Amino acid sequence: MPQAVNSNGVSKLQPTLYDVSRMSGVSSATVSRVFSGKARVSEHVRKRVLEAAKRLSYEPSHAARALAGRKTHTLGAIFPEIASGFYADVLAGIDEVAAERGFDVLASFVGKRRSRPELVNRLLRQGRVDAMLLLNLDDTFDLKPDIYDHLPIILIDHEMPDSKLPVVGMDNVGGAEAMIEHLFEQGHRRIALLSGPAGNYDSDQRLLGCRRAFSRLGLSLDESFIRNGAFTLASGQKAAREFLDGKRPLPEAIFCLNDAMAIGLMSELQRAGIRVPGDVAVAGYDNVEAAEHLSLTSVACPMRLMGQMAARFAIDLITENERPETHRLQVRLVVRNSSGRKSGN
Amino acid sequence: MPQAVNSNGVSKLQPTLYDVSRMSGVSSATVSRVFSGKARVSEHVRKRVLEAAKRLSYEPSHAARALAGRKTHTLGAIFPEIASGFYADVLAGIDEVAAERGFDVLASFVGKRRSRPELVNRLLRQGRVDAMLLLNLDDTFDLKPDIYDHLPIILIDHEMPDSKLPVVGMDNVGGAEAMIEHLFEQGHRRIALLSGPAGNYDSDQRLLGCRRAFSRLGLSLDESFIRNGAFTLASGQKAAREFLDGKRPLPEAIFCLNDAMAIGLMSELQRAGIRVPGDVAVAGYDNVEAAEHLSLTSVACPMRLMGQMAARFAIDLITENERPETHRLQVRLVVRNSSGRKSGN
DNA sequence: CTAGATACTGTAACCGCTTACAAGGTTTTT
DNA sequence: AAAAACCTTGTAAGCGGTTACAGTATCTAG
Repeated sequence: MPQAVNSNGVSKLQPTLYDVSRMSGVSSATVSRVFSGKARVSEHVRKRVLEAAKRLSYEPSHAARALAGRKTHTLGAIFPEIASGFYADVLAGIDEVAAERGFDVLASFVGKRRSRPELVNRLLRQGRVDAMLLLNLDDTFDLKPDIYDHLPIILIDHEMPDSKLPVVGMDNVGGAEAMIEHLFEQGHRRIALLSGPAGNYDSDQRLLGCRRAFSRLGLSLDESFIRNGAFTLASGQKAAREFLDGKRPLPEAIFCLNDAMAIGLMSELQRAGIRVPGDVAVAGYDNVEAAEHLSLTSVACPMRLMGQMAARFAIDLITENERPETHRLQVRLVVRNSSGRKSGN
Repeated sequence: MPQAVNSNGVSKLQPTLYDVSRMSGVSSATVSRVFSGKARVSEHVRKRVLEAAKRLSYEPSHAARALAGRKTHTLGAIFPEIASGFYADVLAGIDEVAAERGFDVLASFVGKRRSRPELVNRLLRQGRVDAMLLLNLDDTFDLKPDIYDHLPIILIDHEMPDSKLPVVGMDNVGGAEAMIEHLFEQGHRRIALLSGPAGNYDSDQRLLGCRRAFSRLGLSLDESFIRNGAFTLASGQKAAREFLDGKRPLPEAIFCLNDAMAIGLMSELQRAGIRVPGDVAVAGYDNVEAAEHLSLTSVACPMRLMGQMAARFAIDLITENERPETHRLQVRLVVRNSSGRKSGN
């Protein structure tokens, strides 16, 4: 028994363009013109149409528009995860610009059920989105570069080997260099490093910056002072316990390649009675909100700005067919108490 | 000069159902049946169709499907914000279930540019999404209850006055009661409260739980011991300074209605040389990741689970037309060091 | 005053898929 | 063996917009 019930369970069908055209006495093409704004319509006709639309509380069907117009006004964004909060600001930035420009955001997180290549392929090929924004993730595409290089894809905070896709990144190398220099200036020489997970783009870049700074400053980088962490609080704590195992003297400073690890490390050090920065200086990276409150010296990353910029590039690419350039955004060293000079020096 | 270039800038048009039907020698209806899986197709025909589709690397057009089939396979989710990270896990949970069931998630954050009612109305009425998940947000709808009560909307972590919309919430009242009881059992009597922003649903509910526990335990609740915070680290710090202003004796315990404030408060207390829990006990709410590492007693909220459950309800509602019930999820008291007994007692 | 340009509006052919209905072939029932 | 029931497939009419093209009215220029 067919009912006058649409898929939303609403008991009246949504009015269509034709309902509006009938009510206002013009053709459907004219109504379409009023709503798409792509062609001139005389003022009095426009008014009649809008009135009718309002009376019917008409809303244009997105599916029909997308099908006929080949534009979804939707940005796809793929994140490695969202729960850690690291990328939350990027998403906020993307959404902000999207809202400004009348776009919506389809956000996906890679998990057991779906891989990034599969998502990109599906969302783009099925025409669910007009462009894709891809966050840092170390997987590979099965598409050939000469194909995806011409797809409306923008990479955020990472690059892809052999691809010419535009990138919106940040200066991880420079940020790490600046931090090492700062620690050097504070008088620290025996500087230990706590890296992120191997293969992680941010971690690798930051590590590279450290190595450059070390060699420029003439510091010897004792490889035994580089520890591998996982960018988590827990791995910071674990590293702290390892530094405290008594097998070797404590370093003068520990540069953790992200704040989560720095915070874990600091709390564990303090629990053991080690003063920061009195006994050992600590620095982080990311400048998360808590860093300020824990007086942790860090490097501020323009996460939100990256999101905004990438969204802007994507929308310009779609609407103006304007091929974006790769951009590497500045980071900012934020000096706080944790990186100070040793007290007993 | 019209070119064979589609909206993605790809130089060949995407193949359609007809291309596949021509190549495999069956009708378009049969191809459709193969891909929608809604009707039986003989095994050898199915195989031929899938082979042709693969050769053409065909992907069904989402817009056409949505238009003809009146289903978008998309969930809309509206958050007050995402940057704080408080809701990040909810989004992760929603996305997880959506991925499992073949849905995508359109995430929107309320900001200057768009209000929640506008978003709900637009996304639903334009048929961009099949259902909407709405997070805690204190605004009002201009739709009449008898209209939106029948829309496929599920509320997460809040309810709406005069509405019968299904809710997936958590037991804020019970959680706060349990915390007050715990503090009482630890021997604390003069318990101060640091609330969230006035009008915030979570804050109000938790406060209600506190009041109930106070009266049940026969504790007098000194209103001057209730301070208004903003659910931020900074407001926790500010509250700490106020407690330390010397105008009145310190409370024995301070229950902050979220962890961010508790963390700010603790760091400020410790900076002032006050020991936690030696001089004053502190408790938070939310059990954020940092709480464990700072030994903060807190209440664990099932954020991810709420997201999952709401997504499941929404999808069941859409696909099985199964009206979900309101659910209030259990929370869990997590006792750590910060709420311990006074040392100098 | 009339040809040509300009400004609106209407007609109708899609966009790519779903699905009600019909048709032909098989299998089961009586 | 004929009738009934069942399976599988094809035909074709939408779904609700966009837009090329054509037509009419108004304006400008010669």
